[in-house]
Amino acid sequence: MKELAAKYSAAQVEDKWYQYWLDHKFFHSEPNEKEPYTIVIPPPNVTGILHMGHVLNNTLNDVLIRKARMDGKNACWVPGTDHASIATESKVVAKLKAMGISKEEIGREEFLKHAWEWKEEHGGIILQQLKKLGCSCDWDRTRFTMEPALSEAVINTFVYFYKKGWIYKGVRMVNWDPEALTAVSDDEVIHKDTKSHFYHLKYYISDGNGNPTDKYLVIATTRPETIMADAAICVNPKDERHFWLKGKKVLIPLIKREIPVIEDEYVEMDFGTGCLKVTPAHDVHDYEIGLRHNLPVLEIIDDHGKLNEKAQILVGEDRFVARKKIVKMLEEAGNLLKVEDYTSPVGYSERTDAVIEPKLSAQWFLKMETLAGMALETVESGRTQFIPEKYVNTYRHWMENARDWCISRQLWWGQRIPAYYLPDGSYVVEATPEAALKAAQAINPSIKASDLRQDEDVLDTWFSSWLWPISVFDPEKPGHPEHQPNKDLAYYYPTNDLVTGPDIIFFWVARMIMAGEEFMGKEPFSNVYFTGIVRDKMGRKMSKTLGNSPDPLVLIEKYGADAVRIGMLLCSSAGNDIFYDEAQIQQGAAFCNKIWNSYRLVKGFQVSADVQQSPAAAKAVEWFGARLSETVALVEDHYSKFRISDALMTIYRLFWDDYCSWYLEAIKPAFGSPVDPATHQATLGFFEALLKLIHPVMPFITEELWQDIAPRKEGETIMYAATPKVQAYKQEVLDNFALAMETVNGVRGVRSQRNLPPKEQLNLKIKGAFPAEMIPVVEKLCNCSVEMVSGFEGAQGVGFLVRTLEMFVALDGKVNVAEELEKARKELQYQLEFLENVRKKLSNERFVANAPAAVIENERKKEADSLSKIEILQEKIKSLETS
RNA sequence: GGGCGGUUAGCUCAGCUGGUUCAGAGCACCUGCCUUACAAGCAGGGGGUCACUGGUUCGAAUCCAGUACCGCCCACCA
Repeated sequence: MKELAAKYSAAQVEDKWYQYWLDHKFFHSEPNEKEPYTIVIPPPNVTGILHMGHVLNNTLNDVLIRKARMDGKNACWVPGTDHASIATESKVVAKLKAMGISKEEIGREEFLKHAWEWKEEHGGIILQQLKKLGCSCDWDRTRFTMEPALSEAVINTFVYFYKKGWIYKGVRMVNWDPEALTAVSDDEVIHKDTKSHFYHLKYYISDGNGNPTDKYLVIATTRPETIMADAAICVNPKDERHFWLKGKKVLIPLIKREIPVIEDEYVEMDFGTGCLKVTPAHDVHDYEIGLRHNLPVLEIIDDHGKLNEKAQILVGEDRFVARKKIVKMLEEAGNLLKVEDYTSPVGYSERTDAVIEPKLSAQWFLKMETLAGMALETVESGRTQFIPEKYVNTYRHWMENARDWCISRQLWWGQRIPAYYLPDGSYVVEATPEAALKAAQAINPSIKASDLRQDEDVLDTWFSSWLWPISVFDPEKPGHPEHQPNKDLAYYYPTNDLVTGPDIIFFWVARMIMAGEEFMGKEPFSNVYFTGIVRDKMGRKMSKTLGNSPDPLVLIEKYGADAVRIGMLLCSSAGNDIFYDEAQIQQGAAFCNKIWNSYRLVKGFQVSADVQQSPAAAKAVEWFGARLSETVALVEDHYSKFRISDALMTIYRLFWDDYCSWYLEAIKPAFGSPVDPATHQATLGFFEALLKLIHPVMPFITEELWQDIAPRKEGETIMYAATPKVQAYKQEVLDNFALAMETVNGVRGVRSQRNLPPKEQLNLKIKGAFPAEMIPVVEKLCNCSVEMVSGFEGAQGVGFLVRTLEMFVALDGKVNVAEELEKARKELQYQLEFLENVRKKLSNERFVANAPAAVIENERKKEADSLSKIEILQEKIKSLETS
């Protein structure tokens, strides 16, 4: 880099340095004697593409990893992808559908071929995109949840839990997604208030022979298409209105099937009509009532959400079409009493947005009781901390009410459940077909391999990703608690921090903790940092349909990855939603440019050993050194509390305000003059420290400049440069410089108010104890000559106060006495009130008696300062009045 | 319905165990500057009854109670 352009161009440097880092394997980690710092990536969907949520999450991860690396730890960030069974399978199904192929038609094996093809084609794109963002993942360790070793781990854990008795097969009411044709877990159902109707239907009382009498009861339902599956009408036993129904039978409208009236406390008397139609096959609560009262279960809706033959009428119609049609039929038959508008919560599938159909089916479950208890303890004991803490409450609530986990999915893309059915319907659970055959033969010696039929279902994706922090290092371990952890697992586990969104706190975070406790006897990570959801600046979620989701790669191309990273971090305090605005990225780009140009200035300095260091430069060097240390301590504190945006803002201001606006202006030689070697060296040292400080956030520009500020050898990198350490400094240095800064601000204020051109040198008179060594700094920074005086007699100009020092800018003939007087009187008025307040406090006996000494001491100082200011102001007013 | 969190400047947020001259930051805004690193810049400036009402305290943005509104999670009354 010979000449620096006036503007920083990210495009030209980012790819170059990423390749350099890759070439030198700087991201790669192997166990060694250093302290490990480990993060496992929240694996994105293998066929997904990068969105703003990923940008936020992975930027945070990368900042933590790069920081740890510079702190001298052996940092390892394990990347990888998730097979995402439902999401991926539905994409493949859609692709095949477009080709006119259905999944059932081609069968499991053929379908999986297509799925793998799809994975090969689209898989891992997102990892390439993370490289563009600058993520320093250990790519040699890239994992995929469905790669053979990790799939084996999944199967082994299934067998392990089965043999432990925690996995069982049961017929349960599950959330059926009629579009994806699979059961989904409770957590994958989103309840949305949905407008519908409340249909009031008459059910006539039977005369006992299946014929209607003229008496009837009224039920209210939102799902009239399910009446054919009714098994009973239920009323509350305490409901006097319905005592007459006791023991009666009623006829289902249209089909005239006879069903009993039963009593159950579940029915709310003041809701609807107080009569509930019980449809065990198509409603969770009804199913439970059915169990209590031994009611038959009649399923009339098939897997696709269509009515089947058992419905007798409307056979083959979609449930929503059937609803419309049956209403008409009921009306014609005289069973429809009235229709009300009604809004009720309806469950929708998270993936397909189809209305969930409660459906009875055989599913595999994992018992949660013990696992949830362990996982709750991990967090309650503080072994794993949540940031922000508020999520502990949510977590506790869930853990205390955890239901058994439905782990089977009626899909093909995923790990197939290792249960093998014998011809008689019994089954064995083993990790391999061979072992299954052996086990089956133990039951029945004549069984051949071809007699066994493996369960058709696959496992929930989370049943593989919950092993992630373990399986990425040692896939042998999960499922084999007795197995000695391999070298990697022993070294890297437990990982340190996990950065993820709160939406998967139960899906993933909780379950990783369970798996960690179960298989490792140890929590999988020490801290979980929950990011917010990225929204647009109007607060709407990013979505494809709204078109408000920018493509991160386009942004990176336009502004550079460093700018994008800063833009995301600037507005992201933990746990708060992020309101994304491109302006923030522009701010990031502006900061890159600022850094760039501050280096251009220093690089352009001519250095001459013949030049003596100016007093102003000497003071500035001393000050910035102290200021740097002070700020580094603050930054470290922010990092330790995961206040990443605060850490960034602190560095941002150190760089922009302190370094550029104050320090560089103070040491800058006059135009055309060279700078002395001491100042030059110090400045480069400071600049390097700043680059190192900001490197975790802005990896590219910092590498680019770091490589230029001194001769570097091939293989050297800022990535492994040590984070600047706090050096001892004198508080006095900071205080004195701060006083000089306030003085400069005062003079600049006068200049601005009076519209005095910057080039016009001013004369500043200071009365009071101003540190002499700061005079050159003031003179340099506001183009003035400073004169220490004992009074301002006869001088014309504008006065101002800096703390308790009176200052005066001489301005012959340019002063409006009346204005000055007005200003001074206002100031005096303020000070008098201030003094009054302070004295009120000090004269309050209880305050003096109760407040800590330091607080009282401070009040006394306020009083003294105020008094001297008042004195100065009064004098000033007097002299103005007489002039 | 149950639980949790929030409400501070136009916007996004900080303000840790009540007490520094405490009401802050960044952005946005206004004024003046193309000052030889940077106009993606420099210098200066305005702007808030800390949601509301009470309470505790010598002292409250900060603690407590209630109210209003917002958000999230859980449950789901057919």
